[in-house]
Amino acid sequence: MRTSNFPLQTLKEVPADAEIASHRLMLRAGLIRKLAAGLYTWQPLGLRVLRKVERIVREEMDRAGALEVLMPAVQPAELWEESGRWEKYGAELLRLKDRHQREFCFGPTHEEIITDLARNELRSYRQLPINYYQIQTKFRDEIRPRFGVMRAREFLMKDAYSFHIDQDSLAATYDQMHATYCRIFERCGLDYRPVAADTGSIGGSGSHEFHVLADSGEDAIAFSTESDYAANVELAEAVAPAAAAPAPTGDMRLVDTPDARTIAELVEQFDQPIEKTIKTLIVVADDSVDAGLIALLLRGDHELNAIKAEKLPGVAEPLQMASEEQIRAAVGAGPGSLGPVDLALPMIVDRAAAVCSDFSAGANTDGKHLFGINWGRDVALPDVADLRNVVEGDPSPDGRGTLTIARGIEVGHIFQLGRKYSDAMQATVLDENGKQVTMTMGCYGIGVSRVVGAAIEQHNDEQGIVWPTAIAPFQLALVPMQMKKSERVRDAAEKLYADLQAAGIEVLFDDRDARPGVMFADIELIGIPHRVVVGERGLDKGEVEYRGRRDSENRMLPLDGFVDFIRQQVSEAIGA
RNA sequence: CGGGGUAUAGCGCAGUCUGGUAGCGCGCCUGCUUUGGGAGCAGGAUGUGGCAGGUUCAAAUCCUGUCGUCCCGACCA
Repeated sequence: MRTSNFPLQTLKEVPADAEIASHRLMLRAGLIRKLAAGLYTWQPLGLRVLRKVERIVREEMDRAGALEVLMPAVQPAELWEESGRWEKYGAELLRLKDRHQREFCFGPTHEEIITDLARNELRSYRQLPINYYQIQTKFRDEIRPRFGVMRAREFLMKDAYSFHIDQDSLAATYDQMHATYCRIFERCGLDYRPVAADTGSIGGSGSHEFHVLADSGEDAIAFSTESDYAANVELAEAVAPAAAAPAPTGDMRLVDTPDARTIAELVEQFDQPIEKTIKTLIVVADDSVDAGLIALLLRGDHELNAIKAEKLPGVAEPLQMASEEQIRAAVGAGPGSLGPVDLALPMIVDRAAAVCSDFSAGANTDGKHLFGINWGRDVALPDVADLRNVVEGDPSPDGRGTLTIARGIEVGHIFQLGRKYSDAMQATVLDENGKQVTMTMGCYGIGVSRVVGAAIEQHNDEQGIVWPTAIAPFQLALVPMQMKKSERVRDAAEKLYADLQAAGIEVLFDDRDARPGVMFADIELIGIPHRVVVGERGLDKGEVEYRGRRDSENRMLPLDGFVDFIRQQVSEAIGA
């Protein structure tokens, strides 16, 4: 491809609304342009990258024996009503009406559609297992689209759905998909981790997210230092401390704390160690609790984990913090002065907080705290549960090593669905005894467009994008020096271009009549992994100048063997 | 959904307080000179000032409404 036919729509200045590196660079490099909030046009250069990721995904899914289909993006409401999700999905589901006032939605996912297909097409256990996939545009009306293609409303997704006669078969396909995903992200040149994820209310025995590690990631991931344990912080278990609470060392006393409404203020003003403070969070309870509210007790330096909390018996789902009015009505004191002693509400205490001794907490009277509180002596120990987010240094739940926390971008998610949809939609087959059996399902997603953003997030520098070769829009940039002036340079460049193309190299020939600085800057910005410069200087010695995108120096290489050299570089990088 | 910004040329921005009919940089077009790290000179094009009302002799500027868009929050005692 020649830049004269393939304009580089690069920008020196960035549109002001780009926050993170990938978004900025995608705009500056001209990969995408915004149409509206969360909606982007992929320009030719960006689309080449998207298609490369797509191709890798497709090749690996095919290799795993999955079958490609293409389902409609627009879906009739009836199927969603059947699964119950027309009601439950909420505002993220973009709903439409056709000219006959029939209701549809723009698909955010395709469980209903594939389940409908399966119940119509699959009759016998002999047709199982089967794994369908598609690569298609999805729409989710995100509360707050941001970060360019990372959290767009319209995005490209590979979604797959498998159908099985039993759980064992599902587990086998699930494991295979796990391995396939590893191959895909490996091939894309990404530093990623499979991470145990929330299985939610659906049940089933497994779910993994695949995260690309990057500081700008929206999710926090906990890893073991010693084992391959990895879990989303949302899910990672904070294991119970082995040691029991130490014995009390002093009496409980009531202290006036008029200016301490937060744990931070309490620690600051009264010199209390933060790990010897307990905070009391009041949340709304479900119908089973007469008081209407429940108190959750955590150490002052720990954070409540909302997902863990809303699974507790008695706690309303979704988790909802009580209002100040509700708290005053129930306790007689405001937030900032709450504590477990003489609290007339059901309480649940976090495992770590349950082994605190001589701790301080609110006295349930405005402006007063109790210091030197001890469980058992001053207040009965309530029910104990895991309520908090794990923190760096916590023991790993598998008993090996401690946890470190890193940030990740979720690019894939695999899920053992079980029979949630097949039950709701009566997707059955006949088993070997001629009996009707509800199929068991798995589903497997990859955010194809998000992978592009995540790759940039992980691979960029001052100059711009640094593509992994496997997903780069071009493998090599050919930059001639003063080609308009020098016949010799032109001939050499044209010949090299032809030879490279003949060798199957994806080469971008910068044949613009631009200054060298402009060409170099553009090629670096758009992240082409390899660059060759042809100029009078080198030709005198029969050489060209090579530079890898990550290199800091040029290398002079003989023009003769250059095609072989680059072919080798490329094939090593893409593992072909 | 709550709070806060912002809306002026393709992009980045100034002008708004103190009303007088729009400007800078980059980019774009033409010509000449230039060409090994984002060139120089000369000339040129581009704006219903988000939209709708209102106040005024006069509105980018003041007032009201509205749409878009961005950020923060929706996790805490």
